[in-house]
This record gives sequence, C-alpha cells and structure tokens, in this order.
Amino acid sequence: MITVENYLDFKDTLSCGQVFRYFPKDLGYIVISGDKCAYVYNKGNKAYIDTDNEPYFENYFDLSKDYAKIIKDIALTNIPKVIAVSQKYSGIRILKQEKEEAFFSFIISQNNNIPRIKSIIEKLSVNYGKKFDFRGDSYYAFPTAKVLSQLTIEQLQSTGLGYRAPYIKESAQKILSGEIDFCNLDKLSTVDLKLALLKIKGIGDKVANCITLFGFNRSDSFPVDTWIEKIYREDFNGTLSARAKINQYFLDLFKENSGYVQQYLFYAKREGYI
DNA sequence: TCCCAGGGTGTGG
DNA sequence: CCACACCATGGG
Repeated sequence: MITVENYLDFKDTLSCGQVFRYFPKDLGYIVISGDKCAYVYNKGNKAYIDTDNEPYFENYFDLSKDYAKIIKDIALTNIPKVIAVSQKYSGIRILKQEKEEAFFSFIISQNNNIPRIKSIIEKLSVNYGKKFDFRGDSYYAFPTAKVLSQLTIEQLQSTGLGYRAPYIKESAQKILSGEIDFCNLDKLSTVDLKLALLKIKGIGDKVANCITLFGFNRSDSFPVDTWIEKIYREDFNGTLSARAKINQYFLDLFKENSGYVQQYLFYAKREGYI
C-alpha cells in the first residue's frame, strides 16, 4: 500500500479529462494503465494506492514531483484566476500514462465528448484487449497496436469510433512497421515532438498537445479545445481566433508550467468554478 | 431538428 | 494565410 500525504485527490485527478480508464468502486476508483491495475482512494487528508505494481504506480501518479513548488511558481504569474484554480484543484496531478495508450486515446478524443471517449476505449479494451485479474475481478488491457492494426474498419467502427477508425488502423500499422517509434520520439524536444506527431493523419495541434502532455509528460504543452477557447475569451479577454495562436499565447505565459495550468483551468471551467 | 462534444482534413479563396 | 464543408456518433 502506498500512502501519499499531499497533492493527490483521485476524484479531481481522474475526472479532469486526462485519462479514461478508471471506474468508481467502493470508496475510490479502479485505475487501469496498460495491463496493470490499482485500487485508489482518499481517506482523511491522505491518498492510498493499493496495487501489486507499486513502482509502476509511483511513477504513474508522478509521486516524486514537487507540486508545492509548481503551485508556488504558478502564483508568480500574478493572475488571480490562475492562482485561485491552482489552489482549488491542487489535488490534480498530471499522470504519466503509457505513451501508446495516450496516443490512441487522444486520437479518439477529437470532436468527441468524454463519456463517449470512455465508452469507445472500454469497448475496444473489452473486445480486443488482454484479460487480466486484480483482487478477484477481471479487467482488460488497452489493445496493442498489433491487434488494432489487424482489425477491419467495420470492427473498429462497431465500438463507436466512426470516421476516426481509419486514423486508428493506419497509425497502428505505422507503429508496427516502426515508422512511429515512441522511444525515438521521446528523445526529441517538445517542439520537434509535436511536429513529428502533426505529420500523422488524425493528429492536429490539440491532439498533439494532449499526447505530449499526457503521454510524454511534457509540461510545456497546452491543448486548446472548445473549453479552453471559452476560457480564453471569457477569463483572459482574448480576441484571437486561431487555435494555434491561442496555444502560443498560453505557452508564452506559463512556459514549463503550461500543462499544469491548463488542467487546473480546464477542470475549473467544466466544474463551473470559473 | 439542430447543437455540441478535450478537432482534423481537404478544398477553395 | 483564412474560411468552410464535411466527417460518425450519441446525448441534450
């Protein structure tokens, strides 16, 4: 059992839109990452992680990072709303997800809503992922690129993927051929990594930023979706319309802390706090 | 029936 | 460079 004293609220961390493979259970949540599983819950002022893979989930929940420093650095921006959301949602951590799983998950996310994204990923996993057991129950890993590359468009669409099905199949084939290699991509700077991702069909600026942030743990990323556009207009008095420019505006403002600020703002807007 | 959802592609100006 | 139609799918 891992115990965490501070800066880890599972409800906020899991439901803030960065991850899709989790389910409420008893007091907390079941979290699946790759073929590994954890039961997590908050009690009192602490967070508990029950798993057979403690080193893996210590990394997954980014436990070695100093979130007090991040929030202190964010306060230096002197932007009241940004300071407020960083303190209100200080229990959010940016998870270090499996690269391939984050890659596919955020291709699926385009022009889609979170419940549907969860539903599609769940159907893909149950239908085509490896089954494994944890604490007496069965779960399914996110399907491998090899399996995804061999499915027909009709099989993929049966999970609700719609027009995104070819994006999944074609990118899975490129992973299998080695044309897309996550280890090599991880050696690139964030700017070059985004450029490399943008060459892949189905990945635009927003999805690329999600993959660099949630899959490659690059906090100098700031995904701009419909909610961030709304925040930009309503809370920053923004006038630009091109998403690429809005992205650059926030990156210039928050630099290495962009990804954290983005999650605080995004969740705060969805929760109606701002 | 239309609008929206953690958008992207392709085409035309 | 920008604008815009279109792309599946399901919920409101």
